[in-house]
Amino acid sequence: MIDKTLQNFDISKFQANLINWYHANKRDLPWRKDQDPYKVWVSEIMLQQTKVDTVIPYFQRFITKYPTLQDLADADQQDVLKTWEGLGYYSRARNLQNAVREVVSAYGSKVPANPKDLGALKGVGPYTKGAILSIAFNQPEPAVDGNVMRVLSRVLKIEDDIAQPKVKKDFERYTKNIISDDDPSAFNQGIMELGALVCTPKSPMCMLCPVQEQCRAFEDGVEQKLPIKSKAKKQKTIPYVALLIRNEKNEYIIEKRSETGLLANMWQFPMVPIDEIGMDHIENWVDMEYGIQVDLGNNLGKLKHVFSHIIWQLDIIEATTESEKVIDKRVKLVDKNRLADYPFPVSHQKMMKYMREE
DNA sequence: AAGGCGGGGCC
DNA sequence: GGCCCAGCCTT
Repeated sequence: MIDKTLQNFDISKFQANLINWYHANKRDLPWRKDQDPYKVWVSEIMLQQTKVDTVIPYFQRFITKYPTLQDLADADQQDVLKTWEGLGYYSRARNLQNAVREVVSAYGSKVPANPKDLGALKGVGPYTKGAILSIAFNQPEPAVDGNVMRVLSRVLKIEDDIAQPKVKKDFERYTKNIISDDDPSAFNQGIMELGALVCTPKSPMCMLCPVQEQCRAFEDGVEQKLPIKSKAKKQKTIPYVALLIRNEKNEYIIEKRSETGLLANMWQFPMVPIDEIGMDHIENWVDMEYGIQVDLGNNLGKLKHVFSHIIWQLDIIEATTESEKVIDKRVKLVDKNRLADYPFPVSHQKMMKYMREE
């Protein structure tokens, strides 16, 4: 039983061309030095929605710091977030550590090599599950990501909207039918590598493509129009006054964000949602929120920070306080030179550049 | 099915 | 500015 889409598609030739090309052209990446399931796992989590060039230094530092499952399981979550700082999508780090602890306690520190147990781990979805099973355990499981959908939408000339969940399932079905049983690792990585290096979103280099002969989009001259993808809706801008509050000892007020939602468990400088509070009630709000009295100072500048779904517009204002202690568990007065011990989102790292020197 | 969830690099 | 990136989770 085979999909209509795959009729007249030369699967063996596609596999051979792709895999030969991959072995000859694959990049020398740090997570390709061995097949350690733990390292494959870490790399796949980091690579979610993140480019290879961005991941490389993070992967190196992470593995140096946590060489084994046990090391990561034993680590402090704040320490893990600090190591992840700047990489984004911080729930990946929290879920990874939770899942690693699960593997240590429930599976004797062996990454489960079957779809059911592996896919049940926190943060391991359909793609990551297939990637680990194929790359670390050489099992012929599909690993469909954006690259795979782009490459296959062109090769098979599929004009469905790849933003729709059901369409991704179609691609998983196609991949099950065309994946190589001899070298599923090279097959999956080969399609992704092809998507990253040749079959790129814009201006694909079809003249260099090992499967050009099998590509229906190229044959019809429509490769630039594929894949079809519906547009994401625009982000809403939220204005804040962000406060750099210091005392005479050059300590700054920081707070730990909620343990759920945006930037969970990361630290930040106080942010006043100005649409709700109003410019005239900032000191009052700070008193209510943190139990400290402040004097507002100069306006230091503006920062715009773009997320996937919202935009922060930050007005940075300096302030002073005479407090030397705070009560709240999630709020701290921290010496300027110790701020680097805490995980901050990039937006607030940028704020630190506005702090006065002394 | 749709929306929340980061950040950087490209055009 | 918009788009894309080796996606997953929650609702």
